Amino acid sequence: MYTAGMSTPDRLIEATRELLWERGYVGMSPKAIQQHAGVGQGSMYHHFTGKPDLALTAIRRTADELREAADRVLDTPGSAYERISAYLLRERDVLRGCPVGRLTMDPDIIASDELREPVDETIAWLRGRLAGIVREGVDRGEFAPSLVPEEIAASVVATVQGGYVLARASGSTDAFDAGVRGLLSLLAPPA
Amino acid sequence: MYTAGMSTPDRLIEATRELLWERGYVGMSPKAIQQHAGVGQGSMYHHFTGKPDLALTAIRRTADELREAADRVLDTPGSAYERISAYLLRERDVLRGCPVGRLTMDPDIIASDELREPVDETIAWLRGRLAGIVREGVDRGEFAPSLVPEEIAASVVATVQGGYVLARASGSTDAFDAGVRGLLSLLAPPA
DNA sequence: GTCTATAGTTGGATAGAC
DNA sequence: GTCTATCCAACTATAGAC
Repeated sequence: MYTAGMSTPDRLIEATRELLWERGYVGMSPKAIQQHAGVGQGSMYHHFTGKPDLALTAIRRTADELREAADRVLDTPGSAYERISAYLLRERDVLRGCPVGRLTMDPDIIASDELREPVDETIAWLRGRLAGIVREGVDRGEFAPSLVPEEIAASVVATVQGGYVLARASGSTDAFDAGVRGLLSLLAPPA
Repeated sequence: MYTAGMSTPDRLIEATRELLWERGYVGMSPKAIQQHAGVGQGSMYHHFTGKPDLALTAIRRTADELREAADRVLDTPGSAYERISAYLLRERDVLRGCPVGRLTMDPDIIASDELREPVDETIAWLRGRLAGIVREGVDRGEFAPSLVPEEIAASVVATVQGGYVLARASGSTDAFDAGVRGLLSLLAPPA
């Protein structure tokens, strides 16, 4: 991670984001954060009250980035199918998993309403965003009127989140791609 | 957990299965295992070489159970859609997540080929099993011939695994159910 | 703001008595 | 087979000097 030129708090936040992604909250120690950030113990506890404080700040930043990245592919012209397809096919670090979704499997995150909140909010936002696009597709006659936008949106997000699981289990990105293609083949408007 | 009447190794294995499900590998300590099993330190290290040994045994048992449970709903008469539907709708402890899939988010599991192996094998088996059913559906004309069985199977498994993520993020099972219904609505043969 | 020192707790395991 | 004692490292801070 390139942290030169960053302020000490930023170096700590970036190190925490990396470690949360790589090892999760329970698998991440303050010492590891300090070492990755190249920052001493005293500095960390000067700028943050402790591990939960730093984690919350890091999670919020990651959540903001994820939203912006999703909006970049969703907020485009094109048919509903094209926009959903663009979301599903966007570049991802598949074997690392989702930096937000992975946190749902962390017991200490789930046990804390404060730490879970930005995770919940991000995924809820994404589901709503996709549901709106599906609804547009239905309204325009692009999708069958029987489709329930909120359900299709949940399927899309779940396919991505589950795709990470399949990929990490097998150690290959193939399973992720297969799941996405499967869903797209079901969603594809009749040619 | 009811462990009365079980042998000491079995009590340890069951306690480990619970803790792996609840807290993951990195979040589970030998001391916690002993306490949950009601077994002393000496006993644990007498029967198992350490935490990895015990975890491997526990994961294998959980994987076996998951396979049997899946086979019970898949190995039935009925159309391909009905069998896949039965799998997707089978009872689950949604907010606890998948006891096998959750392990893919555990860094120490993924870092160890030995611990990852039963996880990989179980999910690969499930994908293959579902792909076979989809293939039958295609062969019988129940599904569109354009569907790729392996891809649909991956979508089905991913929807379930991702459904757990959505549910745990929101703290409610609703999102899981929505994802499943969405996928089923896309998969449903024309009425 | 940053550093080093200190401290109590837990993690993960070994040794040896019984 | 099980128990207690012991061990060293790591975890998660706090204290106080600079």
